[in-house]
Amino acid sequence: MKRLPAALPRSFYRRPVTEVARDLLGRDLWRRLPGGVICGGRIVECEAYGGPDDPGSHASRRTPRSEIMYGPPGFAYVYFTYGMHYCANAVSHVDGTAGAVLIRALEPLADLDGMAVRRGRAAVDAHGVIRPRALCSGPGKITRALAVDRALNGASLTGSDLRISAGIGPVPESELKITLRIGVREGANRMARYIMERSDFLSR
DNA sequence: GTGACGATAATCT
DNA sequence: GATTATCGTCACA
Repeated sequence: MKRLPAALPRSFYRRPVTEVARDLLGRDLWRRLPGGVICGGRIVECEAYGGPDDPGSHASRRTPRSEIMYGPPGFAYVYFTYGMHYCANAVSHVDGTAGAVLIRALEPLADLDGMAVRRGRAAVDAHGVIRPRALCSGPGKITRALAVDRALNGASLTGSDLRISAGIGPVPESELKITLRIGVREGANRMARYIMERSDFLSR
């Protein structure tokens, strides 16, 4: 079994959530599957979600589900939505607040074959050839490709089942762009979507 | 207990 | 671009 690159320290996540989101671009997300296989990719798109002062965030209300966003940073917040999709977040905030960064798209790096199998026919073309851009170009696609579900809710991002390493980040300002978040209702939206502008692996 | 809806994606046309 | 699959979470009763 392969050895994973060193995890970013927990202190990385103990900062304002927008700062962490910006810094997560170019970092690598790794997942060790139950069988030991390593899969993962480079973060090219993410969104910052704040605490009670952010009406578009799950943490705008403190409920059993959002409680983890109020807990210590550097852990995964995995939630289920639309009856079929999981989304993975990195709990990030300074002490005493709440927040998380939604991982929206990866450039796949490891175990593309396995990802394609887990993603199904949408990940291959008419000839059965893998389309790398279709593997992780959306939050639900990532969790499917990396086999992330609620069992990983609360898992450490510095562990061996789930980990974020330094990758090539931080990315220079010239390669980075900030836009409105996606899928957040009108009136609650913010400029908090961070993308590596030239990446071929962004969502939508 | 019940009902509305969502930080989406795949499959159509 | 439009439709729909599909169910946990939350608010309210």
